[in-house]
Amino acid sequence: MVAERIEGLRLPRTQRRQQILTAAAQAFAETGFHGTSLADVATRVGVSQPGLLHHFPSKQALILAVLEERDAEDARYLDEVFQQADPSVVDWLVVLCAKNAQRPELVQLYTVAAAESLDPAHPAHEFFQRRYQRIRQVLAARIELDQQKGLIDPVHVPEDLASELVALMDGLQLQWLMRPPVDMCGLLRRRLARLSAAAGVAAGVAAGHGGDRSDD
Amino acid sequence: MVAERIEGLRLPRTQRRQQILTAAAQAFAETGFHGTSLADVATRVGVSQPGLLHHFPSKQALILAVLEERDAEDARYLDEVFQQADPSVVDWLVVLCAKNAQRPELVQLYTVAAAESLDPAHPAHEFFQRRYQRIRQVLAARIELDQQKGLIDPVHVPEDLASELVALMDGLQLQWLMRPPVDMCGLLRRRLARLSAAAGVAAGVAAGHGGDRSDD
DNA sequence: ACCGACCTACCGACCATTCGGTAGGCAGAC
DNA sequence: GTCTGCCTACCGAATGGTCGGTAGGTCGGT
Repeated sequence: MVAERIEGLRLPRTQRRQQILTAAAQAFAETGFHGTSLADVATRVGVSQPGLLHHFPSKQALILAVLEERDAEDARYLDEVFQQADPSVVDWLVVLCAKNAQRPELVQLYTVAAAESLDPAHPAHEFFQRRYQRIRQVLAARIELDQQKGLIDPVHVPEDLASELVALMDGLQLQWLMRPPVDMCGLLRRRLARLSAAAGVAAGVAAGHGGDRSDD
Repeated sequence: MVAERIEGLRLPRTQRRQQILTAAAQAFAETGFHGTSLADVATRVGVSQPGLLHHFPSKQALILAVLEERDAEDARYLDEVFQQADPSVVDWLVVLCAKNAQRPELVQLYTVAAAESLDPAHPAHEFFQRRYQRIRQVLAARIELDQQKGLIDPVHVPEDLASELVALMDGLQLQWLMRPPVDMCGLLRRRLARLSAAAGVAAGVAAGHGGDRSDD
């Protein structure tokens, strides 16, 4: 009795896990943690609900795996783009924004999950607390370096500017995900350009530079 | 935490509705739309679940009523503060931020609901689309007026600056709601101060002014 | 007498998770 | 080669609980 090959395909562990993570990312982005059921994710993948739990022990473990996976992927991408060179804050954020503009579902996943995670009982509560602390810290350090290089006006307190830029990116992402979408990367670039201009540097990035492309 | 349940107490319609709206706002802020059950809200108020549905016909109607109520309350407050005078954008946003700093649950409600509402199937999807359009429009108009008065650098495109400021406030709110919280109003004020300074106006709002209090 | 606030009882659907199993594939013994 | 034992991928059924919503009644204030 040969089993019919409709959807009952057996896959190696890593491959199936990857499938599940992708499907789960989409589902959690659309309807959030509480609004997404394991059955939702399972049917997207073409697996039974217990089949899903064979790979991730619980719903909480699943969403944490999704978030950590995506963070790691981002880090890998940025490392790859900037190899051993250490980029300016402006370049760094512009590249990140351009990358984000190509994957709205991922941006939505983080927007929704970050907001949901404000609840101390949310599985990703600590994850996002740590994440924002880390991001602000890293960004502040880069800002300080750029200030020493004369790329950013030394009037700014690095930690404060870091918070502001993170806030701006988050807020722009939210509006970019809505209809009508705002020109996320364009607006970010124009804001960043003023940071360079204020430092009195004849930088290549000018405010409202004609050649700037807007994102999809 | 939970309103004490006085057995068999019957309240007039408007009063009970108000109680329910308050409790629902808290619940939706903490766990979002999908994460909140009608039973949660009902027990907070001290009413049975069908008792709640006697006042609001469905969960969807409840969250919409909560959001619209709070928007109307905000509008009433701003009208009251600024009476017939029409304030500058900077004053307007600073007052709004100061008010928000006193009610984190409400800020969280909007942060969470706005993110959730990105899902087209969310009951507040259209509500937030319209809301953001309206806010940007109103803010852009005020910015244009301030530019004519010389309060804001005319380099800025009003619509773009409106998007940026809304994004900044949203993003700062998110970080302010997390631990450790950022100095939401302080950071906003410092950003706004630069708008005035760039216009060459000796405004009353100075960046990092010593008397500025941080929030809550 | 009746309106409206609110109750108990209940429905059908869905929830995450558990359990007990089945089948494919691979390793080594014969 | 093929038998055997075991690991892994996965399923069907059922767990106990919660979900939003409905039906029909009770009871107090006017």
